[in-house]
Amino acid sequence: MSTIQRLTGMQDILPGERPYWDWLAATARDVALRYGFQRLDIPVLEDMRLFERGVGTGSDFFVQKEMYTIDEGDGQFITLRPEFTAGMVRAYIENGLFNETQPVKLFTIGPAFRRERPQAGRFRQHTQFNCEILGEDDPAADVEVMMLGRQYLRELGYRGVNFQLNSTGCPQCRPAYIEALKQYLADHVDDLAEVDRERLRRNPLRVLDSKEPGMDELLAGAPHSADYLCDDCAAHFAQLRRLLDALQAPYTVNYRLVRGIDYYVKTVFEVWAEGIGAQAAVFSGGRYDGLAEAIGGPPTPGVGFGSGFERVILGLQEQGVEPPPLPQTAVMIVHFGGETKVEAVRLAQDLRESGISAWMAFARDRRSMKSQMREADKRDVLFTLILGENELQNREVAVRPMAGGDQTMVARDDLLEWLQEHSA
RNA sequence: GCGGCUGUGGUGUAGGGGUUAACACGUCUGGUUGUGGCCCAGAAGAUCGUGGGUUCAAAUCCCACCAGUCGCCCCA
Repeated sequence: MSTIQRLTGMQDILPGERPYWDWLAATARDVALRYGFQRLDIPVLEDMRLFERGVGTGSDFFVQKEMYTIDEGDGQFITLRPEFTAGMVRAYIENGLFNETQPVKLFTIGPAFRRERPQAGRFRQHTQFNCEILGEDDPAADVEVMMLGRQYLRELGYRGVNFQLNSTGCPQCRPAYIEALKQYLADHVDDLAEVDRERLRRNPLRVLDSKEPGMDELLAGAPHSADYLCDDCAAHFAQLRRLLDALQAPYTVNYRLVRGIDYYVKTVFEVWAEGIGAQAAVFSGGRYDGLAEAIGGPPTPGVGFGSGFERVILGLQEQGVEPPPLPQTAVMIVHFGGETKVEAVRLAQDLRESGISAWMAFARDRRSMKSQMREADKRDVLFTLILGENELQNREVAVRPMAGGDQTMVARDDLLEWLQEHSA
């Protein structure tokens, strides 16, 4: 019988990697709260139609989205969330958060699922830190989520946070831009690779982030969306840049940065990392003023970002940044079987109930002290507590500091206090 | 969905048609009477990814599949 193994694209997070994960989660939470964001958790499963309307634009396109969908058999289809924004907006509408003081600033952390072929920095289940500002169209809100994301990365010790930034207009001004772009690409169709011709046909904006060779030169002469913005979008973008400049936040206007769906408007931004593979965005977001309506809610402007833990960890590791270590276990209790074992069990319980972390040596039969000491060493504890017949007799415990120093006898009754004093 | 590379004990590797698959690290036990890190000794642990084929003989060659990895597509 073959062993059952992990599903493709899924990951176990082993104890050794835990410090990174805890660190990211704690930092994300701290920073989000400081920026005035409140946590909102949404279900992992949603009605498929949420993503159909909230993400897809056509059936062809939708099928390619590679979501995990379950047929409930009663006509309902439910989907493992492939992203957060649609669900966050759904929750905002469904719970009437538009009745609260606007804007509402929300964050969440959790897994999302996409059925894609895994590669560096891309898994079928990934963990995302997500922040949204709903009910506000002021470019200062765009700046706020960008700064939140930057601060999060900075506090993790991430170096070189530089925004890729673009404005892709709105349903009023974008069509003219797309026409101009299509015209330009059509004029150069002979120089386009097959995949890019296909993109031109299906989603022309996507040609802009083509990885085909020679596209840098070809696209250098292409029209830029920023030059086609309507007055409203242009003013929004101008103020966004002015605010970023005022903060001296480094950014690069990248006219090839796009989002190919209608309700994404105006601002688009990403932060790229080097050395983590082809999936280089550690942080990406933008404005989606049309999304709430698309899923059947009241018109609600929104801006936000998502950032995958896995990629950020890859980036941090690439930069040699290490997380703060988990706290050391305070003690390991070593004993000699018989009555000393009974007392050891009692002592371990005592310590743990008093808030002191403790290991206890397990041994069916009497195990050599050397062996137990070796274990204590491997467990990396602060102190080893030795509980033998003598100690039991005298109601005391031998306390050995594992980092060096003198071993001392401590009365059983004073042990708690002693440890609290010395392990702080 | 497509393509490149990879697949030997927990990890990293060596080997390479001929019968006990090697090494390092790790793990465990012991090195006399109750004491860690170094050192020493020993032990456990691999049907060499799976299935099929070629052969007297396959972990070694061939094919398929699976998995991993990197990339393409897609990227909400």
